[in-house]
Amino acid sequence: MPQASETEVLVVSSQAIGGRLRRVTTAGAIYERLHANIVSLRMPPGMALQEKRIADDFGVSRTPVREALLRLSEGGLVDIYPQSGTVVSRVPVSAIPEAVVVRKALEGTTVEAAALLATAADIARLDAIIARQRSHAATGNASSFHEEDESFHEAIAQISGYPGIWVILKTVKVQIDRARRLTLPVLGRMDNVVHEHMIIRDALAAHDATAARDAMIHHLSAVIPDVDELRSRYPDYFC
Amino acid sequence: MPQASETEVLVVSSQAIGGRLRRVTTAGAIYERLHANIVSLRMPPGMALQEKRIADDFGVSRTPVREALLRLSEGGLVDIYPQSGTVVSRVPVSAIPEAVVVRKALEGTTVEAAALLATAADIARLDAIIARQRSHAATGNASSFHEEDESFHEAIAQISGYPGIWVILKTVKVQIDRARRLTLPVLGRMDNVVHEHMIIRDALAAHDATAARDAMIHHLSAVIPDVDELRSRYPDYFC
DNA sequence: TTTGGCATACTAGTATACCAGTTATCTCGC
DNA sequence: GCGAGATAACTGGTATACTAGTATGCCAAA
Repeated sequence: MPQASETEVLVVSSQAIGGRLRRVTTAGAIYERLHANIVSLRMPPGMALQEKRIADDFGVSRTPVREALLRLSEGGLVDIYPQSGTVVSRVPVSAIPEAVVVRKALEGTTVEAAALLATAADIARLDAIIARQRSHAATGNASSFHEEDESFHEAIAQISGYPGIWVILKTVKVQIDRARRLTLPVLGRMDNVVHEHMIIRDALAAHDATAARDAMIHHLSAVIPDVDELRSRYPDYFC
Repeated sequence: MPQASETEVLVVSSQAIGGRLRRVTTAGAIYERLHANIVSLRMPPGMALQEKRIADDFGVSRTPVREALLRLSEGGLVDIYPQSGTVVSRVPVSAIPEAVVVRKALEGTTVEAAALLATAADIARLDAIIARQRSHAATGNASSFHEEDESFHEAIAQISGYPGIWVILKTVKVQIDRARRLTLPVLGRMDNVVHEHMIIRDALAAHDATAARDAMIHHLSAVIPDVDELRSRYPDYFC
């Protein structure tokens, strides 16, 4: 019960957004916190949530909590049953193959475009990410590894000149990622990911769009979690 | 000022969702209403909105209005400036080429899959949509024409077995559609759309995935609005 | 006449109170 | 002992009240 002992102070600071100074709202901060907890499985699928309870834990009123939960429900991370209850959503197994298809279509596109546009500085940025990822793999730090994995794919989207596509991908990836969290600790898988990233990086550096797309699609095929196996191991987490 | 004289009664009925009876919430009803008004340009880009005003017009409190506006802001249809104001978002011109790229990638994928799976019944459904669309084109009913256009693309997503992709496409399409609303009355364009849809339909009926994809991508290229021209004609609507 | 600062009138963000369903439990009748 | 119905305790949905930022316009001083 992660939220049981939180009672944490929400530090709400300021942040520049699009040249306009925009205060980080309480609702936004709570959204970020809950989002992170759900993706990391600290709040596992099926966990019951209550607006009142969360509000008390964070020391705020129900209103911003409610807004955060509404946003999460749009992203499919929580299910709200009116007048009944709110739960962390089970991972919809049927959505996972579809999410992989979307990733292949969109990331195939971005990586092709990126291959044509990548500069030396871009490649250096990817190298830095891969280096950090390799060290996290060596120390078995799955959490940091995941963060750098996100960075790698996001960087490619930015290089491609289609940063908006990354926004879409983030919401699509999230269900895959929850399943992956259960399976990634498999020995050697992290090393494979690093290797696949390097192949993509090389294709980008060579400005070979076709090779880049092939490498990306192969990579995305390799990270499909074995849903059937997971489902039998964690029956409560899927639906 | 569409909302000036509305003061309309919100009829909140019930609706079955996923086998679970779920009351249509006030917030959801208001979201639908505002969404339709924005996409149809009855609420034009740049129009100032006020939670209080909308709440009074609909005869409800600010809370559900606020929730609706938050959802709209996530979809990029309104911009909320904290403590300052809320406006119907200008169409971000930079996002339009990106949206077209996303459509090509995703609809290219769905139409390929649909070509392999389409049944005779599916083709008949498409024929019915095309027939209705042709009659709307003949009478110049742009609004109904648009609705059937949506139906056509949605039907293909469903045939492909990837209904979730349509959900993504809807949010991506919306900015393109707002621009298209300004340009579609161009004579003959609607007839061309019908013709392009027929080519796609034929490819699906022939189970020719490659031809279907080519036809779809050609179709999506043809519906790109001429942003530069629109921008000079409606400077306030874009940013 | 221009410009700086301040008062004021707005906005959205948050807190609280109330309402209407849902669900689980407990009791009563069989 | 067991099942059906009443009921009480809980949920999220909505309304209202309050807080705190932001923009604007006025007035005074240069």
